[in-house]
Amino acid sequence: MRLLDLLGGSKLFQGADRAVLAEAIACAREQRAKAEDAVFREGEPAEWLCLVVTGRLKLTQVGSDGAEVILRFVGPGEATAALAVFDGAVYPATAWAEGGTRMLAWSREAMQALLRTHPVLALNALQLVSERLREVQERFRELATERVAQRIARALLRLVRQTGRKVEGGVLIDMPLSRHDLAAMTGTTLFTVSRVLSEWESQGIIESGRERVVIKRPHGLVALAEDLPPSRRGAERP
Amino acid sequence: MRLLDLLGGSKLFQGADRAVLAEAIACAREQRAKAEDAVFREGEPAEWLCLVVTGRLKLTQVGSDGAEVILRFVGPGEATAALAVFDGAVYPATAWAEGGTRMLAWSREAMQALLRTHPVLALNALQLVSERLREVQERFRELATERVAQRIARALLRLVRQTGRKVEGGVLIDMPLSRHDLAAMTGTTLFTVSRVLSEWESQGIIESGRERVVIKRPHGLVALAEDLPPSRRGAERP
DNA sequence: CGTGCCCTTGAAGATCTTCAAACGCAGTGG
DNA sequence: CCACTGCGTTTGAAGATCTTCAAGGGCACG
Repeated sequence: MRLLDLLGGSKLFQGADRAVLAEAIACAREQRAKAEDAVFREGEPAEWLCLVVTGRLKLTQVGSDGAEVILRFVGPGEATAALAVFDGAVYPATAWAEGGTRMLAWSREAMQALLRTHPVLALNALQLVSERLREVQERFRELATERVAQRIARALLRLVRQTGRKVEGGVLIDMPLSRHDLAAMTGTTLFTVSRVLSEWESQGIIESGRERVVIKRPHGLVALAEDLPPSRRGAERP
Repeated sequence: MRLLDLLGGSKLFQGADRAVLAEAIACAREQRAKAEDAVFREGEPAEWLCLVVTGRLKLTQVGSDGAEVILRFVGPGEATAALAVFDGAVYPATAWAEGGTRMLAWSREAMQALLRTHPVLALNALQLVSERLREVQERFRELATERVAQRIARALLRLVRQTGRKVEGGVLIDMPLSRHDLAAMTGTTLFTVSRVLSEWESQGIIESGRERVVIKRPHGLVALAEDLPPSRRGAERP
């Protein structure tokens, strides 16, 4: 059964007995979404924890003025809305399906019952949320201290790790990725992203087209992410 | 016993039996830090989960160039390094004691044993970390979409909620708070903070001095936090 | 073949940083 | 008691970075 394997390989269920996995699958609901569907929306009461089976979700928040921020992408085997189900509040983001997406979903009650019955799952969940927290804090620091080009470099490197695929001449980020998306991930505008990518393209670091980026010299990007002329905000603590 | 009450009132231990609290205290280590001490440092292997008894910790990260970012302050009854102990990696931040600080500390092994033995604690921890994640995502969005004055207003309002104390003429933020601190919390420079606060002081919204801020018209700050001329980064999704 | 979306580029200008200089308060030591 | 010194703060001026707005190009898709 493919679902069993997917669950067993997910961070939420890893290390659990097959019986537990079966039990989890039994009380899950299968769910499908078409491209551009919102699986759940920021601010709604959080009712379902989703685990992506195939496809991908894009998690976004909107500012009061309508500006969009992309928190992250959720791929196969990854869970989302964990936070919301565990602290019992509202969804902190909107989840957009990118292309057709299949998911398993657990109601808050079902998931809490699972966690209570199988402590290993609670510890897994704890680890999962902790890792997410660590990553967001990292990005918070970047946003607070680094400049745009540096942040874009880091965003691309993260995407390479998530969805990178070897092609001739470099590594392709294997998903539709617009300038607007990159801007919403890095707290800038699509215009600035466009300028930065154009510059890098002229330097042979990347090659890009419509919703498509290929990294030709990854180590060049790494250098940009780490060595770029710093904006020394705040003072040192000598 | 005062420790019992503190634990019972903390988010990590709330709802636990008195026997569990006693067990937890029994396997905790008491720890003290003087002003300016680092209780733990970013990047060190995470070994101890700390719960502040009296005093306060300041959690900071540093960028590669030495710029300081303040993640948050940890007051009595609050825990920190939860993340690090649960995902088993390194401390993601440095914890500075502000004034003399007393803490209870659990080793990773002790805490994991507690969590395994008492599922209610694991669920509490999950809720705790989830709330932290929610808050950091919120601040990430602010940093990505709002301008400096707006972010400073929000930071002050958060501090009021944490340490606000009524005084004649307004609400005092009851801790030493420099312009540099505010800058490190909001991703800007101490110069910009100084200018913004001067402006607000001339408008009668706040009253400030050396490492001291009194909010005279909180609703004025709220208005600034929510209505300020937006920087419409990113495009709308119509 | 048109239409919509994504992307590019230029120019103007707002916001914020950077640097320099100086003020004022608090604690220290003569 | 007073000057000295350190540190947090203020303010001005210059300028870098990034946004905003406008105009147009190009590719994909219907």
